[in-house]
Amino acid sequence: MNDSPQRYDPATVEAAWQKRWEADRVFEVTEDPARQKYYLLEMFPYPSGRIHMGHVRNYSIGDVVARIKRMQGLNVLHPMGWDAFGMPAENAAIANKTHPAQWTYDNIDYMRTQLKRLGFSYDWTRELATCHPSYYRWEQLIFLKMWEQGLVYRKRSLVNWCESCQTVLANEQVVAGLCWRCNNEPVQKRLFGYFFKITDYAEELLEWIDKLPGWPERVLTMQRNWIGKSYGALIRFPLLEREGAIEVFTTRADTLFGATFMSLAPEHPLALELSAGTPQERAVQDFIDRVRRQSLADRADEKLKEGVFTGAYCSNPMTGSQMPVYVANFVLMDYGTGAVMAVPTHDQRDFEFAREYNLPLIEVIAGPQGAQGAQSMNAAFTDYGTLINSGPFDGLGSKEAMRAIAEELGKRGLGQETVNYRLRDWGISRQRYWGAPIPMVHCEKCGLVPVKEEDLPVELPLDAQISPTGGSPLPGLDSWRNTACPACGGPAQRETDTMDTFVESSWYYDRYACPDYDQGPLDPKRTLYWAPVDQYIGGIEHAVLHLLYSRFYTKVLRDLGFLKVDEPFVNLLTQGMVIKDGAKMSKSKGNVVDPNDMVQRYGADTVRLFVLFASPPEKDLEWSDQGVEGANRFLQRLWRLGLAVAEEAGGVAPYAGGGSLGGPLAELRVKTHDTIKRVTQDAVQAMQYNTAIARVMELVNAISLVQQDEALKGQPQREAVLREAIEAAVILISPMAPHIADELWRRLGHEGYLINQPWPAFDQAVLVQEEKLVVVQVSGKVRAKLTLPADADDAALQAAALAEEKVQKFIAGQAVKKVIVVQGKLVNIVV
RNA sequence: GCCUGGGUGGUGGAACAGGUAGACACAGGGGACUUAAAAUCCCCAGGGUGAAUAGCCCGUGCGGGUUCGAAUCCCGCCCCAGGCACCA
Repeated sequence: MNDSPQRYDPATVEAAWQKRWEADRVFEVTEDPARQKYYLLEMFPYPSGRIHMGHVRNYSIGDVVARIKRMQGLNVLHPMGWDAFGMPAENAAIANKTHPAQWTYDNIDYMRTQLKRLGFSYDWTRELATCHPSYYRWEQLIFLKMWEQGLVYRKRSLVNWCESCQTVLANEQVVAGLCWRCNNEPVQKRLFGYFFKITDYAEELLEWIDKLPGWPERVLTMQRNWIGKSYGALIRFPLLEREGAIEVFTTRADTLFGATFMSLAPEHPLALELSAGTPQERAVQDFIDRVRRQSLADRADEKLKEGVFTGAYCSNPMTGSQMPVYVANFVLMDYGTGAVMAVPTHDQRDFEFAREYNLPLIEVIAGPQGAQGAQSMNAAFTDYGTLINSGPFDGLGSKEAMRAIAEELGKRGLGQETVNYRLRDWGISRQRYWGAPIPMVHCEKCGLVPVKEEDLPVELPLDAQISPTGGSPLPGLDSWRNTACPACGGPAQRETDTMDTFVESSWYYDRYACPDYDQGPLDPKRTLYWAPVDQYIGGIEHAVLHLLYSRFYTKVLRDLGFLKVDEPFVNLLTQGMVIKDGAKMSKSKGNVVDPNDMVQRYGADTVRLFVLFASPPEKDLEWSDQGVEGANRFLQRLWRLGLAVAEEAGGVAPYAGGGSLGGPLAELRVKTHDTIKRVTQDAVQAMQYNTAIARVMELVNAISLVQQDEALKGQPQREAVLREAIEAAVILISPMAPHIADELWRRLGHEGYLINQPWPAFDQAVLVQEEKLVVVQVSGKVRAKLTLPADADDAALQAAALAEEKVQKFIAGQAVKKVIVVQGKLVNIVV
C-alpha cells in the first residue's frame, strides 16, 4: 500500500463530513408552501440485525435521487424508519433468551449506525419504529374506524396455516404455493380471523392501475392478474326434488345449452348436503376426505380429473334437462361460487371429466369449419363461434349470445350478467405475539366489542414469557387478557391475535410526514403537503403484497377522511437483486458480502459507486470484488486529479467563456459541457446511474490527459479550463459519492455542501461544433470517416465523400445508383 | 399453458429517433517508472485471415422479411429469468 499524503483516506474524510452534515442538520426538512415538495422514499427495512447489500443498493439508488432533486431546488423529504414487528424477533428471543423488544431495538440501534456510516441523506428526526405504541396506537384507531365502516369483519373460514410460523397467511402471502417468509408449505385450517374488505376496492384498485404511468408495466400486470376481473354471468340451476338452486359463475353463458352436468368443489356446502341420506353419501364423504388429505401443492399439481356423483340432480334453466351433480377435485371453492356448470364439448376440463364418467356431450358452438359432431371430438372446442343446438339462440355469435342468454335468464329470475374478481379479502389475524394487538374484546354477554378509542393503545404486554415452542404467549397471559367489556363493563377477554405486519407498512409513508402528531394518525396539514410519495424504490418481491395493500390502505384512509390522495406512490422503481456467483446473496448459500467489511476496506463512497455503476437499477447486479476495486481506483484517481488541479489552479476562476480556446483545451471544454448534458439526461431523467457514472469517468479521463500534457503547460486559460472541468466532475459525481465530492469541493476552495449547490447547467453554445465526423459508407459498409464543417450541405457532403480516395477505390468501375445523405452524420453511396 | 422482461466480446454492461456495434469498467496482454514489488501512468484488445496500426470475410440467440442501411422495425421459432396457473 502506498501511504503517501496524496492517497485518499475514506475513513477520516467520510466520518468528518457525516459529522458536519449532522451538526448542520443538512438533511432535515420542514413544510415550505413556497417551494415545490418532492417525497422520495425507499422501502423501510425489517431490523433483522444488520444491513445487507440489497439494502445498500436500494438506499444508494434512493440517495442519488434525493440529492439530485435537492440540488434541483426541490424541498426533498427523505425519511427512514423500521418495519419493526415480525416473527424473527420472536425466534431470536427464543434462541438468545432476550425479549423481542430488546432484540428489535438493539438491532435498530446497530443498523441506524450502519446507515449513517453509508452517508445517506435521511432526515433522522422523522425516524419511526412500527413496534412502538406511539405508532401502532394509530393503527389500532384506523382499525376501529374501519370496523365502524364495515371494512373489517370477523369470520370463521378456511385459511392457509403455516406450521413453522405458527400463524395464518393471507392469499397474497402464499407465494408459489409456499409461505412467503419461510418457504414451507401451508396447510388448510378452519379458523376465526379478521378480514379487511379489500374486495370492496377491487374495481377502484383495478381502474387506477391504468392511471399509474410511473409504475413498471410488470408490476401493474401482476396486480391486474391478481385482482383477476372477469365478465360473465351468474346462473341458477334449480335442484330437482327439493328447494333451492346451485349458483354458478361462468364466462361462457353462450355454452349454457351444452351444460350436461354440474361440478361442485369438495368444500362446497351442498356437496355433503345433497348426498345426505342417499346411497352416495358414503362415497361423497370418502372422496372429500381423500381430497382434503392431499397437500395444497399436491392438489394443485393433480392433473387427473376425478369426482363422485352426489346422487342429486339439478335442471338446466334453458333446456330443462336433468343434470347430475358431481363433486370434482378440480373445482376451486374460492373462485366464483365454488360450483361450475360443466360443458364438456367446450371446456377441456369438463371434457376430460365427462369422458372418465361417461357423461353426455352436446355440441353448441360451431367454429369456422362448422360443427364437428360431439361424438367425434377428441378435445373440447374452446374458441368463440356460432351457436348451434341452442334453440332460439342458434346462429348468434358467442358474444351476442352471452348477452341474449343472460337477458333471458334475467327475465326468468334465474341469472344475470355479472363481474367476478379473483381477489379475496385480506386476512389480517396473526396468531403471533410480536405484532400490534387487534383492539377487540370478547364478551360473553355482548359478543365481539371494539375497544373504546380513548382506551387506545392496547399495548402489547412486555412482560410476556416467550414460549420456546413458538406459540404466542398472549392467550395464556391472563393478567393482560382479562379485561372489562367496553360495552357492559362485565368480565371479558382481549383478542389475542395481532395484526399482519403488512398493516404497519401500509401507511408508514404517510406517518413520516408527521411522526410526532398526537391528535390522530395523520396531521392533515402536513400530509396534505407531503403526500403522495413522488418516487418509491424497493424490491420487486412486493409487487402484489406491500404494494397492493398500500394502495388499498391509501383509499381506505382517504375514505375515512384521514388523507386526500387516491394513490400512495406516483412513481415506482423496482430494483433488481444483488447476485453473487449466480445466486441471490443468502446465508444458506454462503455467498454473502457484508457491507461493513466493504465500507471498512474501501469507504462508503466506493461501495455506493460500485452498486450504482455495475448495473442499471432495475436489473440484477452481479457482485464483483474486482469491480469494487475498480470503483475505488476511480475515486483515488479523481482525488489525485482534484488535488493537482486545486494546486495548479489555486487562485484561478473556472473558465466561463471569453478569450479564444483552441486544440485540446477547447475539446476539454466541449467534453465538460457534453458530460453535464449527458449525465443530466442519464441520471436525472432516465435514472440510469451506471451510464451517468461512465460519463463522469470519461470526463475524468479527459481531464487527466490535459492535466498531464506537458505541451499545454503555460498556455493561457489552461488552469481555468481544468478547474471548470474538475468542478463539473466533482459536482456530477456528488450524489453517488458525496463524501469525497464535498471534500474535493472544499479543497478546490469552496465552502458549504454540494447538496446545496444547484445542479449544473450546460452551455448549448459550447456544444455547437464547427466540424463534425461524417461516416462514409459504400453500399452500407463503412469505408471512410471524414471531418467536415458542420454547416456543409448535402451536396458538399456528397462531393467530399465521392472525392475521398478510399471511397473511389470501392466505387471504381461501378455505376453509382443512389446517394443517401444524413445531415452532419453519414453519406451512403449505393452502387 | 398464459402474462411480463430479457438473450450483444472472456465478464458486468453501452448504443439518442433505424445511421461508425461493443462507450465505461473488470479480467487479460505489452510498455514506462522501480534494485524489485505494490501503487501509478501509457498503449493494445469482438472473432477469423494477414508481418501489418493495409486489406478481406464473419459477427448483437436462430430462420426469414422490410430498408440505401437493422442490436433497433415486422413475421416465425429457440432459450433464460420472474409472475400467475385446473380462474370455470
